[in-house]
Amino acid sequence: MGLAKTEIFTDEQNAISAFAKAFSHPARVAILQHLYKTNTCVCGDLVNEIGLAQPTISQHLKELKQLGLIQGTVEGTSVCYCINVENWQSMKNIMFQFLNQDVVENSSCC
Amino acid sequence: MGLAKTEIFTDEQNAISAFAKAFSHPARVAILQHLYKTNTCVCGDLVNEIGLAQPTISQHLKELKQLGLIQGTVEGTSVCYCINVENWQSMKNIMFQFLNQDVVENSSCC
DNA sequence: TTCTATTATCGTAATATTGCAATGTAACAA
DNA sequence: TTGTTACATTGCAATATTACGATAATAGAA
Repeated sequence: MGLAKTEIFTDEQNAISAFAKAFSHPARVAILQHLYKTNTCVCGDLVNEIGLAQPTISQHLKELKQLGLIQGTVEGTSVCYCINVENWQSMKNIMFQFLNQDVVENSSCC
Repeated sequence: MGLAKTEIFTDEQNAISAFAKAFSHPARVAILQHLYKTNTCVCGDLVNEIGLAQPTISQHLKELKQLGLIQGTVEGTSVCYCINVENWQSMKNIMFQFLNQDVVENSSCC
């Protein structure tokens, strides 16, 4: 069906998968890494940095923005994007809790 | 196109997005959480635990196995799945490096 | 105002994902 | 051998994602 049955999962599970989905495309990973590296906000040179067409980058930026991981402010004719540090931190908390689960015994059992 | 242009990204970026894709569906998150919780390996009761049909669970398990995050061994007529602790750890290293990027200034710039 | 630069949005094609019924397969039980 | 149980695979329908050309929309420059 292509439609995930989110209603049968917990809010936490849906939150984890939503954040993970944001990172599930290398272009979005590259965008986030670039926004971090050039702390001073980057605008549309993401299009030059990454080898994708402008509408494609714009679409990826939109998804990241909707999740709250980045924010953008209009500056004249261009738009300045950067990491939303606060939301990034709370995303990290959720992801860390998931990734840091540890088995009682420190070995695989099969 | 529905096809990610992986060739224009670094191996690291592709690795991050591949792992993230594994977590991008709540059913796979739930499977991994359950495998962790019941450290002693779980088999097909994942189908009962999670409310999806057996072929669907089997398919999600296959994806997780192909990524190396879980492993399964046949035990008579059933299959015992569990986390591959070693691979989980190296996945964590990669994801942590990505998630732990920190901006120089601890505030958003726009 | 007109032109230009920058970004967003629309529309669409190609491909991927999700889910499940039906069916196959392999191990064990009777 | 004949069931039965537990999974895996196949095939398909519904939906989502990715990518980009074409085209808006907006701000500033001339």
